Amino acid sequence: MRKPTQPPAALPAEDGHDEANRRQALIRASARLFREKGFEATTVRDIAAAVGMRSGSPFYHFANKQEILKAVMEEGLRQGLDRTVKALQAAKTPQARFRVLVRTHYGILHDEGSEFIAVLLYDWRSLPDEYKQEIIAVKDGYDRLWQDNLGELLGLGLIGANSAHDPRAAQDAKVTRLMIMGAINFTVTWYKHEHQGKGTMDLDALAERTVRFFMRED
Amino acid sequence: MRKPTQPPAALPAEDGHDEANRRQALIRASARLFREKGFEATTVRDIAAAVGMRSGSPFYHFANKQEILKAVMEEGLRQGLDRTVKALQAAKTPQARFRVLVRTHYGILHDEGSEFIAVLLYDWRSLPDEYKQEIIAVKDGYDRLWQDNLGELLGLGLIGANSAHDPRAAQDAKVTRLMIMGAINFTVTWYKHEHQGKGTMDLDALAERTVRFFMRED
DNA sequence: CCTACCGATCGGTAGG
DNA sequence: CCTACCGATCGGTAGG
Repeated sequence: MRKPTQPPAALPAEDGHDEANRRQALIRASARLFREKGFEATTVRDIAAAVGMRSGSPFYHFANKQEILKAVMEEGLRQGLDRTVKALQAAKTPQARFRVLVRTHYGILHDEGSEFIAVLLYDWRSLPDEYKQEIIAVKDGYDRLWQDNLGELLGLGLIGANSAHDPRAAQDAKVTRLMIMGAINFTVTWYKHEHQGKGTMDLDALAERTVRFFMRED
Repeated sequence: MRKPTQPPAALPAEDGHDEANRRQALIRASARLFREKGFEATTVRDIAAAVGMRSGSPFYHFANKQEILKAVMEEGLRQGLDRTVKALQAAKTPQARFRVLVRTHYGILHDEGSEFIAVLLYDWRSLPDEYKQEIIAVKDGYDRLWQDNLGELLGLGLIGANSAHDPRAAQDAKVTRLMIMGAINFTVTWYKHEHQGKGTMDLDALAERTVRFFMRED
C-alpha cells in the first residue's frame, strides 16, 4: 500500500508484510514498557514512541489500549507453551520433566525479551473481563502440563515435606501446583538478573535450588 | 477549628481529634480501592467519594496521591508486625512458631479490612523510590522474624524436600523464605474467600496445607 | 501510518 | 474541608 509520494518520517520496512511486523514490534515494546511501569502507567504515546510511531498510529493496529495488553499476554502464552512443549520432549522421567518445567518457566519469566508472562502476572487486573476468558483458556493448557507432572510426582511420594512418610499427607496436584508456581512466579518481584556472577544466582542456579527445595532426590 | 456557621455538607464527627480519624478513613478506603483496581486506576476522586469528601479534600490530609499509597503500606506493615509479634508469644517451639507465622500471614493478606499488604505486593512499582527505602526498612523487621524461624527449622532438618536426608541440601534461610513467602503471597492472585465451605478452603485449611507442604512433621 | 485535533478526566491548588 | 478552578495529559478519531 505504499504510495510513491514523499517518504514518511519513520521509514517503513521494505518487505511485503510490513503490517504483521509492526504489530509484533508494538507487542514487544509494550511488553517491555508494561513490565517496567505497569499497564496503567504506560501511555499509548510511550508505546508509539518506542517503535518510532506517532501517538495515534498504534490504533491502526489495535482497536484500543486493552487489546494491546491482551495481545501481550497471548504472545507470552503462545511462546511459553511452545518453549515448554519442545523442552519436555527430551525429558523421559517425571523427575526430569519437573526440572525442565521449572527451568523453562524461569526462562519465560526472566529471559531478556520475554516480559510477556510477567505482564500477565502483574497486570491481570487491568485486562477487561471479556478478554480474561480467552486468556484463561490458553493458560489452562499450560497449567495442565504442570499439574499432570505434579500428579505423577505426588504418586511417587517425591513432592512436599511429608509425602514420603505419610501418604495421607499427599496433597492434590492443584494446590501443589499453586504453591510451587506461586513460589516461582513470585520471583518476578525480587529476582534481578543484572549483575550475575557476583554472588547472585543465575537462572540455572535458581532453578536448581527450586527443584531441590520441592522435589526429593532419591 | 470548627466555625459556628452553616453546617458543612458532610457532617464532621463530634470528637476533638477528627483529623486523625479522617486520615485513617482515607487510608482504609484507599487500601480497599487500590486492592480492587490498582493504585494507578484509582482516582483521588474515587478515594474522596468513598469517605464522603469532595475531590480536592484528600489533599488536606496528604501532600499527593503517592503519599496515600505510602501510608497504606506503612499501615499494613504496622498492623502486620503487631499481629505477628502478639501471636508469636504463645508459640514455644520452632514448629509452633512456623504455624503461627503462616496462619497470621494469611490473615494479613486475606482478612476483610486487611488489604494493606496486598496493596504493597501489587503496587510496589508505583511507589516513588524515595519512599521505598523507608518501607523496606520496616519490612526488613518482619522478614527477619520469618528468616530466624526458618533458620531454626533448617537446622533441625524440617524444611524442604531433601534437608532431612542430605545435609548438603540445606538451603540458606533467605532463599527458603523467598520460596515459602512467595508461595503464600501469590495466593493474593487466586485465593477467594467469598463462598467458603462449598468445597473451597477457608484460611485455616489453607494455612494447614501450606504448613504441611513445607514443614516435616515428625 | 501521519496530521491535527477533541472531549474527558486527572492530580492538584487558591482562597475561604 | 468545600468551592471553583486550572493546566496537563490521556485515549482515541477523522480524514487523508
